[in-house]
Amino acid sequence: MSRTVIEPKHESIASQFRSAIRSGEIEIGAELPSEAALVEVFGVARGTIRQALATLRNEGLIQTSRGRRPVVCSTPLEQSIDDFFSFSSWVRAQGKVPGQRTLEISRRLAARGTDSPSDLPEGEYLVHLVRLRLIDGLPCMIERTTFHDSIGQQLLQFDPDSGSIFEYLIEQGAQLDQGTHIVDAVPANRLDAEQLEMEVGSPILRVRRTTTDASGQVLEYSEDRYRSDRASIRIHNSRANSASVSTASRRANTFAQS
Amino acid sequence: MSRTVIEPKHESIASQFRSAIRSGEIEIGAELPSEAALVEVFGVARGTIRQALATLRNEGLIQTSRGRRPVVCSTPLEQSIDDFFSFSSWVRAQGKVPGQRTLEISRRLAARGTDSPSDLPEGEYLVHLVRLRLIDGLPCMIERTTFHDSIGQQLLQFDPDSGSIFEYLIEQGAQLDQGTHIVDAVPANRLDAEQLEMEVGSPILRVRRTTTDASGQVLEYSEDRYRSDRASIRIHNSRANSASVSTASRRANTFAQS
DNA sequence: CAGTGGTCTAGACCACTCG
DNA sequence: GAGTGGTCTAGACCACTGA
Repeated sequence: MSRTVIEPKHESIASQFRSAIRSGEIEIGAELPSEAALVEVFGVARGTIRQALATLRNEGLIQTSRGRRPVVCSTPLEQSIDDFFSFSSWVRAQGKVPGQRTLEISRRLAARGTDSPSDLPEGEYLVHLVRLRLIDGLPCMIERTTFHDSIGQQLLQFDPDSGSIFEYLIEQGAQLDQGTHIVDAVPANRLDAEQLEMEVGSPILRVRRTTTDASGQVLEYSEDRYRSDRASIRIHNSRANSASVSTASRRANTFAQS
Repeated sequence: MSRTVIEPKHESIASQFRSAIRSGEIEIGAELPSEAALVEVFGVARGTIRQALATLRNEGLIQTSRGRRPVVCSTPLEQSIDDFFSFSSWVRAQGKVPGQRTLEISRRLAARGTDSPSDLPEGEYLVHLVRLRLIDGLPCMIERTTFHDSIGQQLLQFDPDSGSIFEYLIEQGAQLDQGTHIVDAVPANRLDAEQLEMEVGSPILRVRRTTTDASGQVLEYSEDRYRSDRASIRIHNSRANSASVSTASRRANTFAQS
């Protein structure tokens, strides 16, 4: 059962540089060897080296341009896209301990006029889940999630108090591929105030998420309400040249909209 | 002076598909021709075709995998990273009219303990600018920006009431390469309430931005305070295979952090 | 099984950077 | 002008998909 798939050469080369850069072994601003030199060192064709460099460039780790050697960029931080979908993953990435308390779970027929999003199907069963999420034991966020039944079914075999639903679903093979998040600020309602231990009307950072599979089918809708003094969202973007070839690294687009 | 640089074949091919997909000429979910077929059609080597497809994949327009033809993804929307830096660009992308009213502009010595960020240098001149930003004439956001003097100098020749500082600076050749945005929710203060025509304590969506050049030098710090019912932030991300080669398209990383 | 994309090689020419 | 990355070609083998 050793899941070791053969790793392509270009990915192997890329990951060597990736960790060397992230560990600081290669300093920011330093130049990488020329492609020709790398061809010698690794004993591969130039195309393979270029594939590896393209991956790094695509990840924002290096910059390249004609006539100049590749240069290590200022740190783009190491952070997984998963962190944006999974509260647990996100909190752990901060070196803190995620927690949760389930407030409500139900499976019911989708109905018009509920607070469920228009994109989830009507006339089908939906699974609703409301959880209070904690960081190091402190109430931080209230999460209201609605799952498409195909996913909701799998949830019945999962204890929502035990950890990350997102990670569980991925393990189960769910195709959670794309997400759209809308972020705004709203006043705290009574439930927020009660559970998050704050005053009614205080600012809440609200993140509404729609998750779809690759084909665009909506699988999950979520509304997360954060106690704003205990969480914020960080977005990093750069104008680095796009590039790279292949490998299953993750990608993200960011933009603002009214 | 015709700035027409020769366009690489792979980019030319990529842009043909890009516009065909965005215009809907090629439908979502449709398959693209096989690489072999494209080699015939365009009369180029397979590597060039793969380069073009890699660009599209990297932009989230298509998905590829072994044994299957490339598939057009569900729309990732057309939106520029510029929109995330430039209020004007952002508003115009919505088909609305951006506006601004300068509340304050000053150039003074950086001092410890001011509200300026720790990353901007002390003991140098900084240019401060406070503007009220409007959408279709309605107050929407208050923007407090602090510029590094190298950029602030150029600002003295710019009328801040006339439009987009960001676009002006880019035109002037400023190297605004990377941005980190921190988003949270805070109560409106007196200035917010006055200018944005809302009540003190109502939720404000706050975006704090630090912009640096490629080397990491901080060039600008900005705090934008949005009237939350008139603006929100939308973030789209996908797990599409990273990939592509070359071309100066833009890239963005997104992640959440405490 | 045939078709298809992922990986890799080997060699070429060009545009740009820098000493 | 030497070094370097960007572009392109031609051909090869493998892994996976689907009929």
